[in-house]
Formats: sequence, C-alpha cells, structure tokens
Amino acid sequence: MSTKADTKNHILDVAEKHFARDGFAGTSLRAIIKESKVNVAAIAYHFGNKEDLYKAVTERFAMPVVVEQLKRLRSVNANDSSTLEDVLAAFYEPPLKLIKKMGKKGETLSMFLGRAQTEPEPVYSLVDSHYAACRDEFIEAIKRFVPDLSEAEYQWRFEFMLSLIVCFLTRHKPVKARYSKELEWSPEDVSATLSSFCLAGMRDMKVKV
Amino acid sequence: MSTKADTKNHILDVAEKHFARDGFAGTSLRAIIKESKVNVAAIAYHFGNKEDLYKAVTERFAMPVVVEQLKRLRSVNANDSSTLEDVLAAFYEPPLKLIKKMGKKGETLSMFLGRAQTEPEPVYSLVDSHYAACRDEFIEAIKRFVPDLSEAEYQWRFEFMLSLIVCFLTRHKPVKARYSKELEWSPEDVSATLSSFCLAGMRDMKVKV
DNA sequence: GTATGATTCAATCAGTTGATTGAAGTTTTG
DNA sequence: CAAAACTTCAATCAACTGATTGAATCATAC
Repeated sequence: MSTKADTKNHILDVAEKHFARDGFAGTSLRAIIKESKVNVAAIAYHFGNKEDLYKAVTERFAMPVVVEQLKRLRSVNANDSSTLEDVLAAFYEPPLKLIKKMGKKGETLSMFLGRAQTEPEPVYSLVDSHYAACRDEFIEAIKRFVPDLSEAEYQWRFEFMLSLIVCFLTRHKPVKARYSKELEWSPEDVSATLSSFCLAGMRDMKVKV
Repeated sequence: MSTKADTKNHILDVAEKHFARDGFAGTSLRAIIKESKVNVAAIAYHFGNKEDLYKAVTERFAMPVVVEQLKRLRSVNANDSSTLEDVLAAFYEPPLKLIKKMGKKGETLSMFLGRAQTEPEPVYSLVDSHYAACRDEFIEAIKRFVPDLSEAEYQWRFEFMLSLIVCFLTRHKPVKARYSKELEWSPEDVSATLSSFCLAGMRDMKVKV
C-alpha cells in the first residue's frame, strides 16, 4: 500500500478538509502534512506549490460537477417539453448528488465547493475560470425560458440561483447544529426546495437595477 | 491633524479595504501598515491584536446596520397593515442605504460586509454573534406572516434571504465588470429587486428537507 | 515653560510560512 | 539481480507572520 495514487489522494483528502474549513489563505501546508503524515516535499513533488494543490483539489470533484451540470443542461435543451424547472434541476442536482453519494466525506466536499465560490484572490480567478463557461451556457438556457430581459437581469438571475446552492452547501452544517435535529436529505428534495424558492423569482423578478 | 481619531479611522479604512479584498487570513498587518503609513505598534496601541482590529472594523459599520435593521423591523411589527414585503425591506434596505450613502467608500464596505458572512473561523463566530439576535428576531417576524412551518423551514428561509444580499454585496463589482456597463442603483430599487426575487419563495417554498 | 499623559516610532522577538535541496528509500523494468 | 525510474525523507532557506519593547515625539494641562 501507500503507493503513488494512495499518497496523492490522501493528501487531496486532507487538503480538501483544511481548505474547506479554513479557506485557502487560512490553511498552511504544514497543517496538511501534519495531519496526513507525509513530508512537505511530497506536496511539491506531486502537485507543485500551494496554489497548484488547491487546483488539484478543485479539479478532482468540482470539474466533474460542472461537466455533469452541462451534460444535464444539454439534455434539457434537447427535449422540447422541458421547463425552467428542468434547467434548475440540471444546475442543482449534480453537486448535491455527488455530495450525498460520498456520505460522510460529502460534508467536507460540500463546504469546499461552497467556500470556493467565496474565496478571495488568487482562488477567485481559478474558480471563476471553471465556472465561466458553465455560467454562460446556463444563462443562455434561462434566456430561452424567460425571454426579453436585459443582459444585467440575466446575470443577476444566475448569480442568485448560484447563491442559493452556495448557501445550502456552506450553511447546512451550522443550521443543523443550531436546529439540533438530524436533518436527512435527498439531492432531489433539496434541489426541489431550492428550485421552489427561486422559481417564481427567476420568472418574474422585477429588476430595477 | 493626524491626531488620535484620525489615525484610528485611517487604520480602520485601510484595514477594511484589505479585509474586504483579501479576507481575514489573507490580510497581513504589514500590508495594512504599509499602505496606511503608520507603525505596526500603532495597531497594537489602538486596537490590540489582529482579531481585535477586525472586530473594530466590524463594529464601525456592521453593528449600526444590524441596529437599524432591528429598528426598522420593530416599526414594521408595530404597524398593523404591514406585509411580508415590509419585513424584507427592513432587512435589505439598511445595508444598501449605508453603502450608497458612502459613495466610493461604499464599494469597500459592501465587499467587507458580504465577505464577513463567508469568513472561516475565527471570524465566523464573531460575525455570527452579531447576527444571532438579528436572525432570531427576523425569523419571528417571518413566522407571523408565513405561519405553521417547521423550525427548519424558517431557518432556511432566513438563510436564503440573507444569501441574496450577500450575493449582491460581493458580486456587484464582478458582475458590473463582466457586463461592462455602469449600473447605477438606488438602495430602494435593489431592495425591491431582492424582495421580488424571493418573496414568492418566502411564502410558498416547498421544503422537503 | 514645564510636567504629565497620549501617541508614534525604530528595533527586535520567536514562530511560521512556502519552497528547495540532495540523499535515502522504494518500486518497476530489463 | 541490477539498473532505472519513481517516491519519500530530513534538513534547511529566506521571507514573512503577529506581537512586544522602551525610547522618542507630540499634545495638553497646570
């Protein structure tokens, strides 16, 4: 055991946990190597520098999520009887499904995915470069179902749609802690909840900005 | 000039700018003193340690916003003909009005207020302690206008409501940059936009969580 | 004007940061 | 098995981190 792939994934696991909890700037490589019990140089050997490590953590799961979102969206686009709700489900379900599938490890991934969206530079640029294409394509889809708005109105609709899932990903744990109940959830139900919250707004928001 | 109050406020201005852009962990005291052209010891003298400085930055504007939100909410509660929209306006308008009033400096404050809500520990606990009372009181108000839901449903309604203003505060600049247009806005209009987006969801969100 | 307190300063501390080196160990390949 | 490539290791680097010290400077009150 403890061969190449093992060490790499182990470092990624621990790094993801720390980045999720403490953010990029708040995480030191020492904290990661201390917990993962590997040498500092192992990070340099396998990944490069700290930013490259963060990128590797991101690409392991975040990228596949984006790919899945776009795949789902294209299937929605291909179907004539699709609705705006289908677009929202295409956006919300992929991250939720992956998190749920990962069980206990999903909690960390959830926090990481959410926090990544609110990181300062240099992480913001990295995340944004991943999401730029995704954002554009989803905005195009929204345009089809809610036509004749200004560019700014579409931009904000996407931002608000995104902010709801970010909110769930990052606040799920604190809310659960505050409310003290063990809230079991399914990806489909949470997706439906988020959709339900913003569906009317997506259609009818009165933008005065 | 350059007496006590001047130096203190100057440090606070520069610190706010850096905390807003780089986050708490990503900001070094050296970066602050380098720009503000004061001595490192001045921070220790006026504020204490780094965390105390952050607290001071928070208390200068964030606290007054919370106070104003609660004042507005109580006036909504005292009026028999109030609606849920009034509750949302009581929540959204105070931060927006303050930011707008501050002009160019408001952009920094906007980013700071938004980022503060997504900071990792130890900032999260600090921010949460400020917002705990505010959250509880607004949730009580929502309960009056949207009765008979579970505790979890109210918690999430508040979180989503909050996430929309956080989204606006932090994304306004990037969205403007992406969209390349100079978007002028008034606090009332943005508040109305956010309200409009979430009003239906606040009432009718189907929570399956 | 001088004594008192408030403020600023340069100098320095020990600990941590990200990163690199070259040797030692391991696995894979011929 | 031996050579080659891959992986891990301890040791070390310079730069930066938050924080503290005691002297110097300033403003104020008497």
